Order: sequence, then structure tokens, then C-alpha cells
Amino acid sequence: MPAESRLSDGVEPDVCAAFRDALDRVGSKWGLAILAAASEGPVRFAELNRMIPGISRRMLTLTLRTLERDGMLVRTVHPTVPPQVEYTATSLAKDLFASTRALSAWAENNHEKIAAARAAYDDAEAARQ
Amino acid sequence: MPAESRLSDGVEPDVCAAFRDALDRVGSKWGLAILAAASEGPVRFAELNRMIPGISRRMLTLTLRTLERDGMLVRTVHPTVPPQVEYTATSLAKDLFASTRALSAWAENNHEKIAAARAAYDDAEAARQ
DNA sequence: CCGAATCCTTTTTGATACTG
DNA sequence: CAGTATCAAAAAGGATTCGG
Repeated sequence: MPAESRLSDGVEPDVCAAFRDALDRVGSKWGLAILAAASEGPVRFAELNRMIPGISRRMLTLTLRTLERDGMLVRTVHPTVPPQVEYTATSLAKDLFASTRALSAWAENNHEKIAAARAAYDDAEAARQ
Repeated sequence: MPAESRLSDGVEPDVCAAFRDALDRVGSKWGLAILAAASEGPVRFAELNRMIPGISRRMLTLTLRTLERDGMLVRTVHPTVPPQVEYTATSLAKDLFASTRALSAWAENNHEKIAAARAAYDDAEAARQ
């Protein structure tokens, strides 16, 4: 096997695609927060709105719809007055949320190093000018 | 501890923030592909351009810059003619890339279920109209 | 070979007001 | 309570051109 063939293969596009596939659910601004909340038990719309600081009703609705469509949440309407809607995480969603831990842990452990690297880079940048 | 306090806490915003912090490096369209390539050994600009199908020189440059700034890549210029630039992944980057596996694995194992859920949702949607 | 600069399109997110 | 509708802004990505 020639030495250069390792590089001509093209970065395992399948792994890359799989990763982006996961991010389509949990990579949006509010996706993970919603899954985290729903993973602890059924939650209602207004409850989520309170639990997730800064989210608008519009973005909550949009994100809930895509999560429901992808089979991550089950939406249950209780025909009461006033209406009551519950969102429940599926086991698929719970697995996804669990698979998220490694990345969160990495970020928690290393964000100081990143901040330091960034400061060093910006200093060097400023010095060059 | 009252029953409702579980919900009033607000979805552990720290975990959520940490996760998004990791995504800032690996969540962009080409970030993971570049880290994957550089994790196997030093790579050159043109090499990356060939290894990653579809990327433009512009996006390659931009993504390399932010990865370098965050301490994920080391950029080495060899003053030859023509100029030659090598990018090497740091141990930080390799750890990050490794932490990515869980999510990739989840996606590979479950993307069929997601496709099925989505088809079912869209069918139900179409039937309602 | 390795970029920087410019211009443009698409995608995502947000503010605000209204409804069964 | 649980949404919709509309408008606007911002961010990300891409095409093309130029330069050391």
C-alpha cells in the first residue's frame, strides 16, 4: 500500500456525515436544552418556556416540531380547557442525550485551555500589526 | 425538596453551554473533517483541499484559522519555493475528535429509525390535509 | 502554493402581534 | 395555554477574483 494512499482516501466522509446527522437534532441553538429538559420526564410547553431562559415561543415551537418529526419527542394533547400539551422524550432521544456527555465533558475540561490559546493567538496577531 | 423545584431549575444551563462550546469548534460544516484529517498526521493546505470533497479554498482557510486560534491546530510555514504550510493537530484536538465518536456512533446506529419516524410524521401530516 | 478581498445567497434566529 | 403569521436581522456558507 503506497504511502500516499492514506491521504487520498478523503477523510472518511461517512463518519463525518453521521456526525452531522446527529448535529441536525442537537446542534441547533435550543435542541439540546429541550432534550435535556424532556429527558427528565414529560414537560409542557409553558414549562419549557420557563425552564429555558431566553427562548422565544416561536423558536420553542419550531424546535419542538423538528424533534417530534425525527422521533425524538412524543406530543400528547389533553383536550382540556385550557388546552394542555405534553412532550415526552423517546428512548432514542435519551440515547442521543447520553451520547452528548463526552463532548460536554471535553468542553468543561478544556475551555480554559481554549481561552488561553485564543488569547495567545490574538496577542500575537495584535503584535504583528 | 418540593416537587416542582426540579423543573424550576432551568435545564442545567452550564452543561448546555459546555456542549455548545464544543460545537463551536466541531459543529461547523467542515470543522470535523479537518480535525479528522489532521489527527492522522500533519497535512498541507492543498492536501486538505483534495481530501475534503466540496470544500472551497475560502472555507478551508476560514476554518483552519479558527481551529488554529482555538489551539486545535499548529501552523508551520516552511520557507521554500513554492511555500509550504503544514497543519498539525494538538492533543487537545485529538481528545475532541475522540469525544466525537459517541455521537457519530449514535447517528450511525439510529439514522434508519430517524428516517422512519420522519416518513411517518410526514405521512400523517399529508393525511391531515 | 497558500492565501486575502469582495460580493452574494441561503439558513437560522429573533421581535412583535394575533388566535382557537 | 399553546401556538401562528409576518417581518427583519444576523450568521454561515459559497463563487469569484486578485496577490505574494
